[in-house]
Amino acid sequence: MKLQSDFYLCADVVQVACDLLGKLLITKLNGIYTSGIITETEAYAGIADKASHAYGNRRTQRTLTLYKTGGVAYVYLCCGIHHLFNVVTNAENIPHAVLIRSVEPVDGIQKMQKRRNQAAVNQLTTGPGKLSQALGITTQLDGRSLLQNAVWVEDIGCAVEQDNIFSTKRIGVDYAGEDAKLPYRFYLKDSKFVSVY
DNA sequence: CGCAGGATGGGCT
DNA sequence: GCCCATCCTGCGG
Repeated sequence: MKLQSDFYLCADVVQVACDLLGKLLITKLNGIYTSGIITETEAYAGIADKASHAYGNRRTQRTLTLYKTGGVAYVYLCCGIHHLFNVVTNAENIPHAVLIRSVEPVDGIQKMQKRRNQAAVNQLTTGPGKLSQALGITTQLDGRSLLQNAVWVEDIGCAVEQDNIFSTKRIGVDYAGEDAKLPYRFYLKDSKFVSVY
């Protein structure tokens, strides 16, 4: 079942980050269908969060997507090379988002390995840059609705126990002062498909 | 093993 | 200029 807009309109971005664990992230691009179970996420809490691109209500060409109504993709370029995939949440003009950091490969593994230059399966999608490359996600998908058929998320009925979710501080945001310590990174304890333990 | 360095675009000072 | 929500390679021990 494809997640609908009420899922993304939730006012609690931390809740959405947890709820996305165990869901299936899917892309269908040029007829190529690939997917993976979400195993690791991070919440970015908008204008009050120093680690967020939208901190201080910053609006640039790049960040405009964050201000859209929840339920679209926010894809941006990191370090000039890596395309990082986020889910925009909450109401219009509240720039909250969840970064997908890792998935467990499910469908189209050979297609993903081709895109990733034949990376081993346990290295295929464990990291935000890696999973975007494997799933074919680029900034071309920035702003795309998650209710359409290019990139979307499905509930596949895989229940996640609360005590199977670990939280830590977010990766690579040490510049964000006190906000760097927030426990906004979530991952499945029993998954081998996580970027950093 | 671990770690330094390079690739390289957007956005801020 | 310089710093980044990264990843891969190659080097030394």
